Amino acid sequence: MKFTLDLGSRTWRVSWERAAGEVARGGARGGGSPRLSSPRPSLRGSGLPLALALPLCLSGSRDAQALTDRGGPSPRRPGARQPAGQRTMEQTYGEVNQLGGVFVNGRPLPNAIRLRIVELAQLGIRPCDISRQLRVSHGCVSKILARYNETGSILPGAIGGSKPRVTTPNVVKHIRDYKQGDPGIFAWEIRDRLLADGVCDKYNVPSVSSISRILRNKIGSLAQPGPFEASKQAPPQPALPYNHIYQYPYPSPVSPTGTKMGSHPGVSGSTGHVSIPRSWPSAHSVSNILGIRTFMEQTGALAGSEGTAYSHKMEDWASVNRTTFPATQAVNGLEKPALEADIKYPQSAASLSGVGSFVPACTYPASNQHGVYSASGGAYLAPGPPWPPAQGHPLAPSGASVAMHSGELAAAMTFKHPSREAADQKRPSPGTKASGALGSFQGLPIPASTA
DNA sequence: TCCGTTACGGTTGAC
DNA sequence: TAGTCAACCGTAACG
Repeated sequence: MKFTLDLGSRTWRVSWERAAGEVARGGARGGGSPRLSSPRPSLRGSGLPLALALPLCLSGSRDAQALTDRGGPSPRRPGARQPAGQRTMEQTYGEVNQLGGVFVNGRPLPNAIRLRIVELAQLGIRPCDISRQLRVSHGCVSKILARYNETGSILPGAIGGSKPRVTTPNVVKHIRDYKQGDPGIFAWEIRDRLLADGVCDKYNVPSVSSISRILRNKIGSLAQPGPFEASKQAPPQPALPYNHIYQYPYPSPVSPTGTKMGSHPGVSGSTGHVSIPRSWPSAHSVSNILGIRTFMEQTGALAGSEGTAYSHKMEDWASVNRTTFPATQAVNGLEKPALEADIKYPQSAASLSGVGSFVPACTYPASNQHGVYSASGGAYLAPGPPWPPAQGHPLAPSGASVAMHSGELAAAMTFKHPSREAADQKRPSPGTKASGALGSFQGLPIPASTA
């Protein structure tokens, strides 16, 4: 069943399948391959009453009771995916998982939720409780926490695109030079020299096979590189060593060249996607992301004009893509994005926060957040503790940007396990962030409504 | 009951 | 411009 939700200016089509107590369909589950055993009941062990399992955008409404049809968009059903054209007409829609949370298949959870997951984990809340609390699958919670523990970042990886080429013209030129200087040089020697000469580093040095291919295809007979060889030269491309891209993980979405930037309808020029690097090498380190503005802050900054300047399309979420990896040359990868974030999302200093330590860049324009999770906007997002406390809370700049349903807040608190608290405080934090500001959960202003 | 793992369908963007 | 590819995503279920 396709369920249409009108959430303010957005219309949502929400599939509702199992949260109402349906049994997962065998062979049609959202996750794994069909397995032989019988499906488990949904909400297994969730401990959530059905009403809680309903997304907030639905809960309490009689519509929620009607959302039992299976015909809605779902990853396993035809119609789960709309043609792009249709999406643009109808915008897009979320789906509802077994816990009642809204998600968009294939798209990362909003950073707010990711941040919340980490926050709650640092508060000692068990992943299973976080899962229920935020209505995110436990696998996702597990993944996000694991990633955070590993990389220090809550950010999703870069989606789409392809690995930047390492055989830039500059590299080819050097290879040619090496070969010309020593026709008997081996590919592995060239590789070593590329490293030794600083032409490449370990992250972007071509493989031996690549070098061999270059020698064979691009350089060929060095003595007479005919026009054919010349014509086979790689097209001019920015000398953007792979490592340069990923070394500075949070480049500005504004391309230095101004070309091909993710731009969205209604979004002024540069807002589209903020590039987050793929992890080759991992760029999710805390040190790389500290000081970067967050979408949360931007959300706060935009709160006043929300819904006007930014597209409501869900596609406009911050997709964390490679696409807009700009050449962050010559600019500190940490600072430049922040500076440009200022440009993009003017905001008062008061709205700055330390959540940047988790969310390096604005990947989720505010309106998108609302667009996708808004109903749930409140549903999902509970204001977290000031993080770091001294810098004010990233999620609640002036209490305006990230709203939270009061019921959720209460629920959030109920998931706190006091008995674990002491032990958890001893637990090394994945990052350097101070937790323990639990009281600030309740100290934050809670907007009455998120709609 | 919890949670790590994994298949799956989906999205994305470079090529 | 459309198709392909390979990365990522979150879900759901297994174990």
